[in-house]
Amino acid sequence: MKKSKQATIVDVASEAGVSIATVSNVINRRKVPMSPETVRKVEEAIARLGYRRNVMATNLSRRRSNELGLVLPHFGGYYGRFAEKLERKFHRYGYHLSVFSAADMDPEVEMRHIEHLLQRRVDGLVSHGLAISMHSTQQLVGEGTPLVIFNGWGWPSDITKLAVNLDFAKASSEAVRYFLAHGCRAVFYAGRRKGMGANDQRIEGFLAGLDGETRADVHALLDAGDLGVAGVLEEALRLSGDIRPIGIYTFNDSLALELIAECHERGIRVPDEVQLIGMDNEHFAKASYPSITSFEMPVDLQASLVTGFLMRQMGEELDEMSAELLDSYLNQMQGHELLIDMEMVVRNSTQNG
Amino acid sequence: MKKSKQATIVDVASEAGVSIATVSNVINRRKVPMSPETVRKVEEAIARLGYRRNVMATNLSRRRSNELGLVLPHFGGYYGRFAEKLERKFHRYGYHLSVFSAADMDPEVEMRHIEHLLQRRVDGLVSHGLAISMHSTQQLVGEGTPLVIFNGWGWPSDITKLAVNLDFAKASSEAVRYFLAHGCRAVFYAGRRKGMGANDQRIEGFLAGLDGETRADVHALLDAGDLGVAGVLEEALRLSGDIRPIGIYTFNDSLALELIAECHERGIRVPDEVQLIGMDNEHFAKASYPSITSFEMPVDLQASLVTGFLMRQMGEELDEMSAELLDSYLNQMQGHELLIDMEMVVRNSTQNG
DNA sequence: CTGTTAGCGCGTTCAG
DNA sequence: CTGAACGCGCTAACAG
Repeated sequence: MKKSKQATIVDVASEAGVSIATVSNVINRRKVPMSPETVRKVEEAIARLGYRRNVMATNLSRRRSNELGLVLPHFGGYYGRFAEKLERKFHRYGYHLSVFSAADMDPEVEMRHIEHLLQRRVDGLVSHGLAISMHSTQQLVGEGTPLVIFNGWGWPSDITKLAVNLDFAKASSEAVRYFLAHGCRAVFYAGRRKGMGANDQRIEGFLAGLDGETRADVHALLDAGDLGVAGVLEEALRLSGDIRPIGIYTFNDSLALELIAECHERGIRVPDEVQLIGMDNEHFAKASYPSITSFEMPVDLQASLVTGFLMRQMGEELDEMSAELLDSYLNQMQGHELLIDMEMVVRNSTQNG
Repeated sequence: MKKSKQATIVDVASEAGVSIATVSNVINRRKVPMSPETVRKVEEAIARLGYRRNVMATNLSRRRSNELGLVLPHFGGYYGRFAEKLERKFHRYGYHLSVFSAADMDPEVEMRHIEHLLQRRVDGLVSHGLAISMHSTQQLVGEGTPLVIFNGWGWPSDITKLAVNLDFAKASSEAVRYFLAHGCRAVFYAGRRKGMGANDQRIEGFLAGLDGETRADVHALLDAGDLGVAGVLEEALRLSGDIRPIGIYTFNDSLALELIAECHERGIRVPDEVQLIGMDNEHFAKASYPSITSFEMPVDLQASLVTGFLMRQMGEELDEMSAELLDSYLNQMQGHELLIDMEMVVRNSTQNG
């Protein structure tokens, strides 16, 4: 009650008429034997004073924070869902997760967040592999803090022990083959430079998918950042001459939706003339007109693997299921990059059946 | 270098051959005069050792954290954007913002986050006015921590000094009147119970909008949670008999999009037979087919007002523009709830012109 | 200009 | 079971 500030453990101790050690024992539910009477007195004092433990003091003293940090490109869609999953999973192990957005890949903001997390002495870090350079990350994180990357490619193993990646390349190949198998002799990839590594993976997969038995007469890589959405469509149509239908595989559902809008505008029929496949399986992909064929993001699985690996690296005991799951993936891993398959969800923006 | 742990201020001091006070002065760029030579030595030592300040120790000692917390219903759409804006604005005042999602209104998760923020001794809190009960909040936050609510109605002034709300009621009235002025003699509100306060506001505005010069022959409140999306459409059509067009004002764009999909499914023409107005002006509202008439969320303005008020409450000096803006809103405030107008964006899901 | 020292709130021995 | 004492890393007077 002194100074009308927050009560401390000392206040509680004197209020309950015990020592601070006892209060600490009660708070942390230690195994040391205490009389129920004592426990009750302490708990009452805590309630009466509205005592709330100061985690800064706790962590300082314990020399560990039980806090983890997650850095996202932004909060929207898949990333937000991933964050929520991850938070819940870490919580089961007694860790608290703080989530930060790099505000759509602003390197300065991203840097600030990572620096702050490190200053807060988080026990571990999870980050997308995007905005800031690997060098900066190296500098920042150094040897100290365990770092797991998700959706990042080509990270040296001295900075991260593991990257948990969605297999965009494979999905992209699948998309191309789907187009080829469904009458498209002209196929395009509509990308986003800004997607960086994730964009490169899609390109790689796209090109690989072209090498099947059925071949495309026309194909090209287009970028929505350079050409704009309308520009992408125009260029695709121009390159295709009178080949129909054409297939456009897009960086994400959002871009696919915009292309559909562009088609409506010009009276181009989807999927008769233009077929589209997106990525992310966003909510609107199902409800758009026509609905968008896309790839479902295995958010939960990805979060489980990230959690499992980081927890194990930090010396936590995994439950049997988690351990088994993690190991099965680690076994078939190449380098220190682990790949997760994605499933295509066929809808009406492609010819189906 | 001892124990291969993180270097401390003591390590830096001895490495540089100065006292820890000097190091502290350098780190915090205090106004005390120091020889450039000393500063250089300290900075070199810092770089050499890879020293990074421990904010827990700093905050403990300073008895303030310079940290703020934000609790969101979830990370998606408007909320995520709001969070990013807020983070940037607070940063200008030297505060760091940690954002948490209640995982789509899970009260337990929400509670956990608030409790954790309080244990971290954040200097202030911003929260949506939704999942947890006011009573719990009362308990949790008590007198100690400044709290600003956004989009929350009916909060007692002893727990929050200010609620910064989007004027959903006004927008809803406007939506209804738009329908009436554009030939709809049957109008409906398609809500979401889960929206709670925000849903109530829409209902209130919807009903108020019915009381203009032009009247509706049929109107009703429908809930997508109870009836499902298809159910809402069916019920609206049933109640309307052969009145056409009908107008459906929806809780948000997402629901509007689903209703459009439902219309496509049944061959119902939008906007000829059914007109729709959504809310949030999400990215897909513009690109959907037909595009969705919606209300733009003044995220930046709302974030500015929240920032301004909280900063002032915490004794920070606002710049002139911010102060002026804040005051102009505070002056026309009723109670301690401040209302922000939203602008309707007319698109093709309504008859326009 | 620089060094000393007493806290900040809590965890952790270790003798009682 | 309990209480005293030290340490965590840093800030903030206060001396020098």
